[in-house]
Amino acid sequence: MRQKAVCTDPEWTRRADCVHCAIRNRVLFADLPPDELDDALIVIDDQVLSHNRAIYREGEEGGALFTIRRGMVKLVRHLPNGEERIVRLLNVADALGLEAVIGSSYKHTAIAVGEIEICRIPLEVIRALGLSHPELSIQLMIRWQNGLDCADRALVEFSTGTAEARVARLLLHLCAEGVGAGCPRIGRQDMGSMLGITTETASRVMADFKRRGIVGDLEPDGRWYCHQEQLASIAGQA
Amino acid sequence: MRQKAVCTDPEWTRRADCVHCAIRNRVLFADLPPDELDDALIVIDDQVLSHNRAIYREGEEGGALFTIRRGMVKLVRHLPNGEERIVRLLNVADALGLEAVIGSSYKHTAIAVGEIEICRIPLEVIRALGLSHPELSIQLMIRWQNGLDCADRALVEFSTGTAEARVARLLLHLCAEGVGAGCPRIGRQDMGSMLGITTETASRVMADFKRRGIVGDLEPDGRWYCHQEQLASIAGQA
DNA sequence: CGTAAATTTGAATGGATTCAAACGTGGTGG
DNA sequence: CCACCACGTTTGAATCCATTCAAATTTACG
Repeated sequence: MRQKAVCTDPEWTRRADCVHCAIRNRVLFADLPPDELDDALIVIDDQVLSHNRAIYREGEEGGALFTIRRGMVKLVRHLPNGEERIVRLLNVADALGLEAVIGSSYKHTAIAVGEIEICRIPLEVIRALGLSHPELSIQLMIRWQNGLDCADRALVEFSTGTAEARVARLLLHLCAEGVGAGCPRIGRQDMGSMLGITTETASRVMADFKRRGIVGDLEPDGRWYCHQEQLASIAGQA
Repeated sequence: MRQKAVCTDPEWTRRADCVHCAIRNRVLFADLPPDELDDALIVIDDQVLSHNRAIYREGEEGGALFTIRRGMVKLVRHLPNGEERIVRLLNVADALGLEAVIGSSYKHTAIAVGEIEICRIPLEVIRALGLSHPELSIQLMIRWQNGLDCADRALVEFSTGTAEARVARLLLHLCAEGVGAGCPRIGRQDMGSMLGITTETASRVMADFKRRGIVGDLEPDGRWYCHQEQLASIAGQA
């Protein structure tokens, strides 16, 4: 019988169970037959990370790629002068570390925003499956294109126009991406780093939005309520 | 004997000759055996476009991807309010329109910056070659990753810091990318649209650089001379 | 050679930054 | 349990940088 190795690293909470994964049809292995998947399974790990923990760091040799099962991840890149900029925010079912597939080292530092759960997929799995399954290549390409869309968006929506418009667009984006009602909270520092504005400016705009009743705290689950129509109108200008 | 179809579209200047292509080892088909390539060749076209001509437009259905053989191409995306932003500048050997491969419509409008020469590679070629040649998939992935690097760079280097620093970084980028000495000239409008600043600001910064002798006209071939050390020092701050 | 387009320059305005300080909040240790 | 510290957020005031609008000037092109 096929063996399912016990996870040896105490940091990994449990082995992944891809075949029964709740988001299976949204992830990399969507097109693969279950039994092939089971073969690969023995080396795929599932991990829970707490807020601000790094998944990998810029420049590290990429031995694996990852899929987000729960929570959000920020991809950060550093400028020569030391200041950092958030390049992208990733959500459930997004993949990260794709550059590993083409033998490149990681291009960003990936950090958990809030508690997250991720699957770690070693390169060997991709290599082994990839040769016999062109579908996997397609899925990888779709992820790459997704990353590109995201990056272009960051440029066009989050780095253009007034601070107000940028914050509004970011909130709308979070509303749309985030599962469930409202939008996940995000620190002023991260906001600024995403939008190319200072923490203080981000704070000022958010404080102003709250005063105007455009956003507000949604107590039970620690999310934000957003008045999407008003945000859309603010996002539209410039 | 294998037939090489005559090009019927008068706009296409001549059929591509991939096997003897000067940049063959830098492009998509680098890893393919020459004879396979010859089979594919019959549907690959080679085209010369003049300044400001569009290769494809945002939202169009993607029937082909392209490789740049000569010149530069800008990828443009439009904001809801009508203003446009340059997302990326592409150079010789870069690929564009990759999104076509996964069946997506084009995400940008691609426009020639100066006179360019490109190869148009219909999707069918990729599909036909792709199944039997995983190497091509790898090459495609490398292009995608390249695009991502480019996009991230646009965000981190070209949309962060003072106008001076941004212009300096753009000039350095052009110096590095552009073939030969100096850097290709670029309009103030395009500069602004790439850096997220106004045309006037771009002009002011460039005029100032010229007065300080950091950049200057290189008469013979219509390029710019750049004092790279000084530019690097300016680019470093903020 | 004349017109359109791109570039340069000026002056006034406005928005974001900077630097500083106050405020609230969560966690730690006494 | 409370005091205390660290950290993120909020707010203020002055400054600075980029924008805006306008006009002059140069360049490109038919």
